[in-house]
Amino acid sequence: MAIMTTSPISFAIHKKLKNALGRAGTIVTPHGEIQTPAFVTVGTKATVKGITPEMLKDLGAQVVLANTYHLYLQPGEKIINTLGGLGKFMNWQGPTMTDSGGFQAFSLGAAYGKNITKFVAGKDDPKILPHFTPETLSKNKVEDGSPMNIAKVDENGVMFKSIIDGSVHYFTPEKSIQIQNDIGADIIFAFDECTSPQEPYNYQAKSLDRTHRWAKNCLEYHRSTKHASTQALFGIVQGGRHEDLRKESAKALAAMDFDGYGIGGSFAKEDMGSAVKWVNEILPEDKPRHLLGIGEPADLFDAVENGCDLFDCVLPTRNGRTGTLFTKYGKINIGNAKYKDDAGPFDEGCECYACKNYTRAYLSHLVRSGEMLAGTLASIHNLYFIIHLVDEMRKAIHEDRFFEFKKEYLHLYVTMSRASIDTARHDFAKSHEKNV
RNA sequence: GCGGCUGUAGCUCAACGGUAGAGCACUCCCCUGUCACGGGAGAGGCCGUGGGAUCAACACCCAUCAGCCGCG
Repeated sequence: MAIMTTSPISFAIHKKLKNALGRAGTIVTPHGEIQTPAFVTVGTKATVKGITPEMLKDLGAQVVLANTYHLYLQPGEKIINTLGGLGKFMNWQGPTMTDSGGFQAFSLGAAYGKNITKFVAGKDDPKILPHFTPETLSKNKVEDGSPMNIAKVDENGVMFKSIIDGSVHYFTPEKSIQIQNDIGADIIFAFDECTSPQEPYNYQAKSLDRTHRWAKNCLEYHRSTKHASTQALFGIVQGGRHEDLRKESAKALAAMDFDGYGIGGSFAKEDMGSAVKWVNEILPEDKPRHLLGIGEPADLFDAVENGCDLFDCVLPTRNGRTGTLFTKYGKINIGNAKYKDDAGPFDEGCECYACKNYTRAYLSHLVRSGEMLAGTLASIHNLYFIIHLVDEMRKAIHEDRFFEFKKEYLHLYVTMSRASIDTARHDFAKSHEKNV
């Protein structure tokens, strides 16, 4: 029944880390190559917020990821299909991906209206304790007595309410793939359930079985269409923070012959790296692995070291829009009063367009006055920063100095306290002056 | 000159006979497959000035100063 096809993408590994799972390679897609490890830029609604595709290309982006749920609701996948598919529609010539909508089962479901992220700070994070206290329960209830959320998971799929007009929609694995087929990205993802870190083990296990069943449905459906020869399908590993479930998931999916693999779900901050390792020791080595939704520098280092090839994250753009910049000494809030008259670049030594042409004082002014250009300039910088960080990791792998690079970089980035950032900047500026 | 209205947080305005709140601005924090020009915390006022009645006034009365609007 299933049509056997060769994969629409190929993956070649050029160099591996010694004593770790990390590797550098190339993914060839119908719309061009991706040098890995690579950071994938997020353009949920077929646009990287505030950034034109020309800017994106200039700042070094290789690939863009859009979202099935959002594009299905608006403008609708048929329109995108008629207009030539995602890449043509948004005028991005390079490789594209779509996420399946599985994350929205979490963000619009268990996490909706609460202060929950897919990350918990650690094993004892109070956020993983039962959250349905009498207070939150009454606060989050609507008339019918169910918790207030706008996504609801059942055995066959997820019921979503539109965030645009409240209308009700139902995604099954097949429906998600059909939409992604129409949107037409080079790489698409299986429809999974991204579970909340607050869910107990029983639920994680139950959800995992369901996600595996859905993965099989997605694969069978996709392979039965003509799109299997032009769009690669990645299965998604889940299992929460539990070693046995993660390994079970990796085994189940590895047996399914996807074109590549996503690693999704929730992690404990302190052991995300080991969770990724559990999985990547099992997944087939010759297929690309995409760690979904990860983007903090320290997390990226851990993930690359432990064998992930692709990462996407909204952090560079969302932080940019809300006034937080990545710098080599850690993150800063550019809207802070102390930057009002700061004549320096956003991050000393940064080669991005924004840093080369604008001052902190100017960006601080744009942020404070709510100007649109603030989000654009900050996003250009943050995207450049993260994309190039991953580029540097790739280079370091090729040059056999990944671990040295990691150590030096994180020493500066993580151990630097906020208070000492300004001193460090000052010293950098002074030493740079002497060298010139 | 006469009459009326108004003086409360940086700004625009609430409130109440028992020692004041909001929005914006300000200071700072947060953001990990975007609900995202988003979320949160904090600082800030002897209620124009001087009297008076009252157990008690920002609130009532008198005077005064300032601003606005009319009529001269």
